[in-house]
Amino acid sequence: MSTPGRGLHGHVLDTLGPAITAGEYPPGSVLRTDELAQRFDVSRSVMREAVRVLESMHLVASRRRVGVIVQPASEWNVYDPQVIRWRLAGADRPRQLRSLTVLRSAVEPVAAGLAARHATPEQCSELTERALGMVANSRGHRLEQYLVHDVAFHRVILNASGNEMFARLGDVVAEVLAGRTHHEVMFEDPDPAAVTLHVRVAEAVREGDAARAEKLTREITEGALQELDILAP
Amino acid sequence: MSTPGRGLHGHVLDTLGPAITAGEYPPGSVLRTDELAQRFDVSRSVMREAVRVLESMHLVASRRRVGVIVQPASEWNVYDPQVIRWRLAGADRPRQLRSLTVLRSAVEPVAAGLAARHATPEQCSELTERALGMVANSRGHRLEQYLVHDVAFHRVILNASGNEMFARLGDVVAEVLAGRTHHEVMFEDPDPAAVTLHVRVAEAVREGDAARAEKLTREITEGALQELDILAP
DNA sequence: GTGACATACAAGTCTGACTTTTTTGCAGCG
DNA sequence: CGCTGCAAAAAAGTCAGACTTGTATGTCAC
Repeated sequence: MSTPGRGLHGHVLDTLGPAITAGEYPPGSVLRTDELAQRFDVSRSVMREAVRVLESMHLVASRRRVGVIVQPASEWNVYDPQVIRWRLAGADRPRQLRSLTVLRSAVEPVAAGLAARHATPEQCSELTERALGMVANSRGHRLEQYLVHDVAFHRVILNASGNEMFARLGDVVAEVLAGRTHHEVMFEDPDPAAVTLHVRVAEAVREGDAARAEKLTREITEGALQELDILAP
Repeated sequence: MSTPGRGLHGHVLDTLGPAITAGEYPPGSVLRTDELAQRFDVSRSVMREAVRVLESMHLVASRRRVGVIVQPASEWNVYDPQVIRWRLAGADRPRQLRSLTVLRSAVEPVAAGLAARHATPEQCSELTERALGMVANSRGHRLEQYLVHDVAFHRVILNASGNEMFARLGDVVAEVLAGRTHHEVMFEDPDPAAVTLHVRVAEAVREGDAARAEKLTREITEGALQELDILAP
């Protein structure tokens, strides 16, 4: 997954990025380019490129005569897919999954409503297909195959919304769903009620019923919130 | 605003970034590092760093023996604040403002609901203060002062939600609100109904009424959608 | 036409020297 | 004793040139 080792500077990033996002270097820590270059056994040019990328993610800031300063988490570009991946691979994975699930609960219902208005016939077809795929794999511990359809289903919704900002969250949703299947709850077959909701969302979108698509999707995401014990009193 | 000219590579980015996001180089266009370095009168090292940053934003992809390939817009990291700024400064500013407003309409109501649960007394105070500031500047063409309080109000909501993903959208919302005041509609005083809604949101948050805070905020964002003629049939 | 091979091109890497900015610390002065 | 200002040092920033590596493309044999 992702884009592994596209050059030396990529390897440096794959090591430094996770280390920083994992909090191994507390905010305010100062690193020196030369020292880092030695540590990773690369030239300064390569290290500078890596630092520039980290800087563009606001993970670090580079100041003359001082060095490369690790930034507090509040500065990070938390929507950068690379940063998201690094954080999901690290220690605060649970916290990250919660944040992203809350984001989902805000975005996906609205996206579904828009999808009901804008979805092409092809998108409607794939949506139905994916929902049926989920039904077909909802029993008998076929979790992996279920996941494939689940991810595809939500991707279609986000793409069909016609909003590029929503569409770009497809990868995020994929990560969250995969994370749930692989590391969190869902050791047994998925909740039948959730499966049914997906089928009904596909119906609503196909019929162009925006309000119903939104409401049904809200039920789905509220289920996801409850799974992570993010509740409303 | 932003982070201007932090070095030569920053200057290159400030020129190349807007050019690419404006579509001056159609997707698939191939640039060569050496040629670019000459054009900007910088060394290849500097140009490489700039290309690396553009690459991390998925604006371009660099392939050996080929060159630097401009990526289609569907690949861009549209949540990168830098990319957002570049696009807002360019030709498809209207489209961008619409996308971001739709995103607001999804996120802010949920954020308000969470804020009602998690806001600290200090945040409640500032919220009320900002709402009153909006009221005080809602008449007599004091648009700039109104804007300051409006932006601050929404920032507090997003921060008080306790969700870092939401909090990081503060800058985006600021851009959208500023864009509306400076370039779009709102040549006259703001809608009194909207002002009242802000006051009531502050009340709801203060009282911890999540459902009401969410509903009221949804009314605010729906108003914003209508201003941009993004409607439901 | 299909395969293997040679070639050339552009990114990638490394090195060393130089410049610029900014912190720090010391000296001199009030 | 404390303040100002100058000098020195440290680290990022920049540059130029040589070399390496991967990879498209074209060529030739089969």
